[in-house]
Parts: sequence; structure tokens; C-alpha cells
Amino acid sequence: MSDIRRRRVPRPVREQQIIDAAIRVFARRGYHAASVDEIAELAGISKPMVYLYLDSKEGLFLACLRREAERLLAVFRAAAVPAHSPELRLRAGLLAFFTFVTEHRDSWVVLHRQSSEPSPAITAELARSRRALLAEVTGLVRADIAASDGPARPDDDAEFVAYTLVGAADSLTDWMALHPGEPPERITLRLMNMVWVGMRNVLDGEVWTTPTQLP
Amino acid sequence: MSDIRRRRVPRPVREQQIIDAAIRVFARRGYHAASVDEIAELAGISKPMVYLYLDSKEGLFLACLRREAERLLAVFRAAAVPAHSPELRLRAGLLAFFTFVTEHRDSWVVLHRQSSEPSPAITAELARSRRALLAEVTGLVRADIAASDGPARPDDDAEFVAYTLVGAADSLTDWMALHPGEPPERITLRLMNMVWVGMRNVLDGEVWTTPTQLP
DNA sequence: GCGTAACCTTACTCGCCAGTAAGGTTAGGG
DNA sequence: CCCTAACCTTACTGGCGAGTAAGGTTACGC
Repeated sequence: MSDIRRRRVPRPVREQQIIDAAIRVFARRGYHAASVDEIAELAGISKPMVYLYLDSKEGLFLACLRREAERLLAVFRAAAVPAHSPELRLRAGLLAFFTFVTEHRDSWVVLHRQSSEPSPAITAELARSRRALLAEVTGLVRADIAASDGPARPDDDAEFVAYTLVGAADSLTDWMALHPGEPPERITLRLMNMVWVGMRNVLDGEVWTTPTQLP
Repeated sequence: MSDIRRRRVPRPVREQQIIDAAIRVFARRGYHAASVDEIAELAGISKPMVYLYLDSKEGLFLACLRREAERLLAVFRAAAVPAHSPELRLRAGLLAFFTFVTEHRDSWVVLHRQSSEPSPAITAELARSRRALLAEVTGLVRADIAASDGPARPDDDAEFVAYTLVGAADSLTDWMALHPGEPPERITLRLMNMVWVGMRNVLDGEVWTTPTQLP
């Protein structure tokens, strides 16, 4: 480290340290159970600093949401560049996602595992960031529709596929925790194997191909 | 209703009413933000009754978890009977799930959308109920492996597929909220279309069938 | 070298909520 | 009819945690 026992730290740096600590605590305890005191202590600072810089517990949480949503989206967009074919874009996007979650597990928990509605502002920001990710995925899926030779499908289908993909990826996040050795590449590969063919089925209209007996 | 303005209600009935109310409040607010007072009021009763019958806030939450986990498992098992072919079993299981969530949205939220760790006992019970559902799905997937003619695959793969399915189904729960008209049958059909073929790919070993260009 | 702004702390207040004490009321068995 | 157990209430306590008041300390520009 280059900081020679510097107790006093300039505001922009300290703000990031506070947000770093907050993400860890919010992820571990959830919004309500997290205490600002614990966050402050983890950031190596006392509570009033948090209020001076981030305004309130809600403001602190919003700052976490905004910063991490931005980060995740940036990583995702950088990977799924339009230069590739639709399926390679999707593959790259998934790989970027799994890599991100491997490195920033807490961020994903804060962004996507919040059940309650602590306040209108938080509900809104949470909805914003989730919609942004879903929109990105839906865009990839739609690019695939355009590349397909079938008739134009309603947007419903792209959205449906996007929800399926995001949900699957989120759940596989837990699977990763159970299998620490597994590299993101292998998970991406297996998930691609599992959904790529099926996506075309859904996007080309619903034709369940192999019913062996009818109910 | 058959109750002729009966203020006093026998314990077993009242307990269920309290749990009903608790599920609604826990789903809406989350474990920590939920107040026992609000639950009591919604159950048409005063707070000490809750403590008399369910012991503590934690005990109340555990009762909710146990009752609803049991319910969901029962519905799922009743639908996915071994008499059908593997794919029809899976279809029936998914349909049962989506039907259950349509009718008992709050139960699913309480069972599956809890990020924090309020107490060791709750963490344990939460893990138990999730593992039970995953085990059920993994069982279905394994039945499919047995029916497949490929070599015996490691259990990893069945578990991987189960996580993907549960995650996708959970996320589609949100999609359902956005499309209230959509019947569970249509969602099940689309999801089957999307994953059925791909499952075989994963279970038969990873062979990404259609890469158009390599990275 | 000194003053001022930026950085930081201790030590509070105040409201909310889990949990409880103490006792009131009705059903229904004898 | 009456009395006891089951049902239910009002009215508290105690602690935790968000938010703040008041003031102390160091860097750094001039």
C-alpha cells in the first residue's frame, strides 16, 4: 500500500471506502438489519462521517446500487459487443456476468436479492437497475430474432427468454458457491448448451417437439 | 362465511389465521421490517396472542416457512408422479409450480426471496426447504438421465440443470406479474420448449452445437 | 508560521419494536 | 348455574439503532 499511515483521507477516496464497506454489510445482513455503525466501523471511520458524505442510510444504499449497477452494466456491454454473431455476443455476456459475480458476489446480492421495499426511492432504483440489465439481455435476444429467418415475433417472447436467462444465471450463482473450483467459462458453456437451441424454439413459435404421450 | 361473528376462535384455527397474516406481511416487508404488531392486527388479534401461540417472531417465521414449504412440495410431488414419462413429469411439475405461485405469490416470496440471515435457525430452515425443492427437481432430471441412452453422467450435471430450472422458474414469476393475463399453461409450455432440448445437451456432455465463429 | 477549511470524533436524543406483566371475559363441561 | 380453562386485552419495559449537536485536530494554501 502507498498510504503511509494516513489517518485523514480525501473525501472521494473515503466515499468509495464507505460504499465498499456498505456493500459487504448490506449483502450479509440485508438493508434493514444492517446498521450504519457496523458499516462505519468496517470503513475505519465513525458514524457521522457516513451521514456527512452520504446523507442517510437510504442515500448510502442508493449510492451502492448506482455504483454497482453501473459497473455490472459496463462489464456486460463491453463484452457483448455487436461485432460478434448473436450467439457469441450472448456467450460473452454470460461469461462477463459470471466473472463479475465471482469477483463481486456481494454486489450481485445487493443488486438482485432484495425482497422488501424499504422506501419508494430504493424500490425505484432497484427496479431501474434490474430493468437495465433485463433490457440489455432482451436486446441480445432480439438481435437473435432479427438474425432468425422466422416471422417477426412479438416482443413478449424476447422478454420471456431474457427473464429465463437472468433467472437461470442468478440461480447458478448459488450453484457456483457450492462448486468453488468451477471456472466461469465452464458454467457459461453449459448454460449456452442448455438454452441456445431452446431459445430458437421459443422465438420461432411454440412447438414442443417431443411429447411422448398426451395428458 | 360460516362464523357467526365469533370473536373467540379455537387455537388451531387462530394459529392458521396468524400464519396467513404473517406470510402476507413478511412477503411485503421482509423479515426484519415486518412488525409483529402489524401481523397481529391483520390477523384480527392483539400481539400477546402471537407470542402465546407461536412463541417469538422467529418461531412465527419458522412456522410460515415450514407450512408453505410443505404445501409447495406436496403440490409438486402430487403433479410429477412417476407414472408419466420424464418430460411429462417435468411439465406437470412446472405447471404445478406456476399454478402454486399464481395462487400463493406471497408464500413463494417468503420461501425463496430472503437474502439476509436473521438467525441460525431461520437460515437452516430456509436452506432445508430450498434443498428439498432442488432435490425434487434434481430427481426429475436424474430420471431423465436414466432414460437417456448416453453414458452415466456425474450428479453435477443434474444439479446444474436443476438450479437452472428453479432459477428460471423463479424469475418467470416476476414475468408473470408483468403479464397478468398469461395462464400458467402457456408459461410452462414456453419454458419446456426452451429447456427440454438443451437439457439433453448438457446431460449428454457439453457439445455446443452451433458456434458460427470462434473467439 | 498561521489560519481556515476539510476531516473526524465523542456523546448524546428519540422513536420504534420485540417481548412481557397482569389481569379481564366467555364458552362449555359438570 | 357456576367455575375453570381457554381465549384475549391494555399497558407497560428495555434495548437497539438512525440521526445529530458540538466541538476537536491536521493538512495545506498563502
